[in-house]
Amino acid sequence: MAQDKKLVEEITSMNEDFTQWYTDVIKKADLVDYSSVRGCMIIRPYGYAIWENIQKGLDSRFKETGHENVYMPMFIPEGLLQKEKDHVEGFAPEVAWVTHGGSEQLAERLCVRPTSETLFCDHYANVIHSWRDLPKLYNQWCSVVRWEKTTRPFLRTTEFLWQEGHTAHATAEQAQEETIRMLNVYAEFCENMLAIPVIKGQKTQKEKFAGAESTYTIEALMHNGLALQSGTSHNFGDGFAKAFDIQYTDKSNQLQYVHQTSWGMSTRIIGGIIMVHGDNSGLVLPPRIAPVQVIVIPVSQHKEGVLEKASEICDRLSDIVRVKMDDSDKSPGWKFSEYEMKGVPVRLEIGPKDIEKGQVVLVRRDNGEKIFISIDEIETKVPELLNSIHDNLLRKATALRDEKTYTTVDFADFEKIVSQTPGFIKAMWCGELACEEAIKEKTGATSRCMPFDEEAVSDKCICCGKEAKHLVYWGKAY
RNA sequence: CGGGGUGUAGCGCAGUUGGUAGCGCGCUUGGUUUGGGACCAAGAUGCCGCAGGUUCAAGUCCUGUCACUCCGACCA
Repeated sequence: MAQDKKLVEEITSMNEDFTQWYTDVIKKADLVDYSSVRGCMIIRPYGYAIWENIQKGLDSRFKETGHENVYMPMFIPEGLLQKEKDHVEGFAPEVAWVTHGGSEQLAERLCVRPTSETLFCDHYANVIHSWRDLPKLYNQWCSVVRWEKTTRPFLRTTEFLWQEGHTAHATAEQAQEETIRMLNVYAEFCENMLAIPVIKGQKTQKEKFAGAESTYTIEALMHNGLALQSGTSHNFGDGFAKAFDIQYTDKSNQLQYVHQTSWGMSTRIIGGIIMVHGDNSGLVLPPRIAPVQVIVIPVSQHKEGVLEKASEICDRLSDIVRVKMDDSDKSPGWKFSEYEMKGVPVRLEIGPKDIEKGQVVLVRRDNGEKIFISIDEIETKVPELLNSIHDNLLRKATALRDEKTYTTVDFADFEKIVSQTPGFIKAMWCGELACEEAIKEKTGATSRCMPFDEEAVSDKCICCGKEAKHLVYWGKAY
């Protein structure tokens, strides 16, 4: 079957209208439903199952790097939120407030957490006294609320699910190490579990987190050339420690401020998965987080022995992969389309003809290839195929990103790329806020990050022509 | 927060100069089918977003309001 042939009519083509395509995919794949609460989405079982797999993958990585899970309250007293000046200024415009308990007005308003720095800091001030209490390596899984004006499922919703790691360390060096360690965890996770290649780098002063000393990011590129900030890791230095008075006594009996970090990844990454791997037939899920890795479709299931054989295959596979059988009375063709839209990596067909030959048909979601294998080989071939699909998705995504990554030293050229062929643009920058703002003003592109592997593509700033300090990845972003 | 669009059956929509609501899909039941969204038959489903107003009469006209959605400025 020709790969570019549209199999599912209900889904708008990507190149026709990318935004509509995204909305169609999310709806047709049963990932979310709109809710009766403005800007909030209902994550349906299939969408939530993806999130659960992401959670499992990240959580085990956090545990391996020594972190413990905790849970903080969802409310923050106004006074607590206001302790760190930059932080409160950054979040104030999008905070939701609780003013009443029942019918009683509260003496102090409570903010619904937009992030939990202040709560962690307040707690740390209470529990950290000695160098023996450090480091504190905490993480929490929760939802946060940010009163956004424009919302889109997964990419930006009023309430969203995430994890936020918060750590406290004895020294600045240890905090910096932690910041980079967790950024690397995110990057590794994206590539090995989600098949999404990312650019690792540092945010500019303008783009960094409110209250942070420095912010690091992984940036992914979507099919339409827009960038998606997919995970961030912040080094707070001792700024929060000073605001919240988090001190410990060191080995030489001196009082010291702790150095802190925080890092987070959210359900937004699901939007990334959709927009990196999806195609005109719908969702394409990376096998390692797909809720269903193999869908078994019996053909002519009313015929003697077909369902029995299909169930047997399903049982045999269920020990090694996430497998499901669809024995509903829909037609096979309907089922093929359904699981294509849902992005199930492998379809396994079994019908009378196959049983006769002792084989099954495997069809890859990523490239449509049909493979006939002997029933005896399913336990070895199916996992192999899933790995091969993962590799192919990562390879394709990397190729697409590289194809949409441009280098330029000329401002007019820069403008042309942003407006005509959006993607990552590598260009030099003098380090001045004025230039960053001018570029945004004139082109719509923002600085995504200063990559760790810096190259000098020129010695002059793309904007002002003065001496360049950094290579920056620029791009339009979600 | 500005600009546009849409609210009628579960979903997608039609509804003429105002006259008391329809189509497709889906759903239910029965039967025939089954290798790329099958077919036939019989059913069920409506506070026409909400609130006012005009009128003998409002899905339709007027006013207001709310929600959703898309496009721009701020944000994971």
